[in-house]
Amino acid sequence: MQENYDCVMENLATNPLIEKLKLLMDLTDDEVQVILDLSFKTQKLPKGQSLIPSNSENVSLVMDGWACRYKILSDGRRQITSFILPGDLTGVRACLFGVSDFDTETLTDCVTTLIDGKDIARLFYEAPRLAAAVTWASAREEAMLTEHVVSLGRRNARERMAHLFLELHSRLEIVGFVEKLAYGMPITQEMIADCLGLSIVHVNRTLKAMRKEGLLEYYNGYVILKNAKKLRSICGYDSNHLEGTLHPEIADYDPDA
Amino acid sequence: MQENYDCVMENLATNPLIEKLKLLMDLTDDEVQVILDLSFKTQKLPKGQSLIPSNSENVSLVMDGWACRYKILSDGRRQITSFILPGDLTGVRACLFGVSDFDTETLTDCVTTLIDGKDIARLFYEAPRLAAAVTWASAREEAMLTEHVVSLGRRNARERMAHLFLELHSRLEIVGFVEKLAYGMPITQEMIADCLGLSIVHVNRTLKAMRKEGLLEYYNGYVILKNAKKLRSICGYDSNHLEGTLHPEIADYDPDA
DNA sequence: CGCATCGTTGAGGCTGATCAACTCGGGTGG
DNA sequence: CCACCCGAGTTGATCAGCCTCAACGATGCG
Repeated sequence: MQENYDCVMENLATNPLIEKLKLLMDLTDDEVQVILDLSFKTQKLPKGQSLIPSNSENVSLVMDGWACRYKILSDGRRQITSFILPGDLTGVRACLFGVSDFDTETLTDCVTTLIDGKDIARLFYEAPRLAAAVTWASAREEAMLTEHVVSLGRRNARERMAHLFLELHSRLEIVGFVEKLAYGMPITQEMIADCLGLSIVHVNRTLKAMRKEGLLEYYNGYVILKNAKKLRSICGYDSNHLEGTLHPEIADYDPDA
Repeated sequence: MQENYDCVMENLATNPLIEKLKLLMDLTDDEVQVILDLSFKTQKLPKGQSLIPSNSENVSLVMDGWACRYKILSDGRRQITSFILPGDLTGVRACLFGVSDFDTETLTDCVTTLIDGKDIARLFYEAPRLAAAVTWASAREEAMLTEHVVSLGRRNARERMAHLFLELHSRLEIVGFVEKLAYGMPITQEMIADCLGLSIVHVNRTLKAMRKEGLLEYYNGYVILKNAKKLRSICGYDSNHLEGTLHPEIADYDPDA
């Protein structure tokens, strides 16, 4: 974590995460540089902080650590709507459209870089491909939320957990935070429960059962998918929803066409 | 329905729905015209059809009728992830990013106009404000999905139904499909069940209980919110997530700033 | 050492699912 | 014209998945 942070501070451009993002969003070196130039502050946030202060006009790119978006109902029930992982851009909706109906919180210490919302907005005029990349990130978020709705609406506890662990693996793999079928998941069972709409107790029991069946290991903030194939068949997992590339009409725009 | 359809065919520009959308997204007459010019086909779709054929490169703007996005699991369980109402733009993600992981289906006869995905993509270069409007629509969808996640994860049947009916009222009100606290909801209880992650039977019973308490009427495809205030307090409803306007930096871009 | 946080386990209860049967209205074909 | 069927809604009875309450173990930290 610490060395990662230093690396971020010293030279964003050579950060391995940035390299991954470049590939993922099909950006040129110049375009990456535009983003890096816009980033005006790289900071280390302790666990338990808001990723983006409410009323902030900034967008936050997470470089390291886990965070989440959540809503708390009036009686205290909490629903985590999404986990925010390295490489994720948060706060776009809030700053582009002036609505922030959800809170964010760091679940671990995090390294983030901030970009002024105004600058993101100006991308629509000054860097169409980057504006499209922002839209792409937002559409990807939408796809994950849609899958989340399916899980909460029609999958049982076991299927929900299988889906969550597989999706996290896919997401972390893309940004290089995975070792084969294992990855760090530094959050409590309570967070999992609040994400999957279950009680802590039931998460614990389901986890135990899955462990017993040799489906996965989960301890010390570390996940090992022992039987990924079976996990996929349990919940019908398909990583399609995380895929997708820019339409060629955007990627290779030809004004004369 | 029929006269609405004729009206659409004869002159999109004077269609009351288009007027509402103009206000909603803060578009100029010229910008609306750009969209209307791009629309190459207005059609009437019978109930039970796919709104956008898979592999289609088109985006669909619904002018009249109800549709939904859904996913069917391997064993037949179905989850409706969102209802698509007049004024909604569907298929943006599919055509901009080449991923279509969800199906759509018309729940009633629908009137839609089609726009070539390529043209939407080109907006990023040729009409930044319209590209931002498309992003805005996508962000709004994301906000609704987020609320849906909260409902399915942490609200009980009664609260989910209250939230659904209130949100539908808000959405339909914006596009002028509401009469005070009443609106047409031409779908079956099965659709409601599949949207809210409940069984048909339980939807029916919950509805009965809410009717008995004087919270709402629901019959013949018509909803009347008898006690909107109490409904709101039941589920903590807040229409904020449907609000939001373009960042001034986009709305009133000044290249010299 | 004491306290807090997280994980684990048992017992019992409730929300909502499942199964099954019946009603009602509308369409359809004999 | 009527018998029939079909889809949608309604209701009862039973069942199960998950929740709640409660207690206890393990670990880390001041």
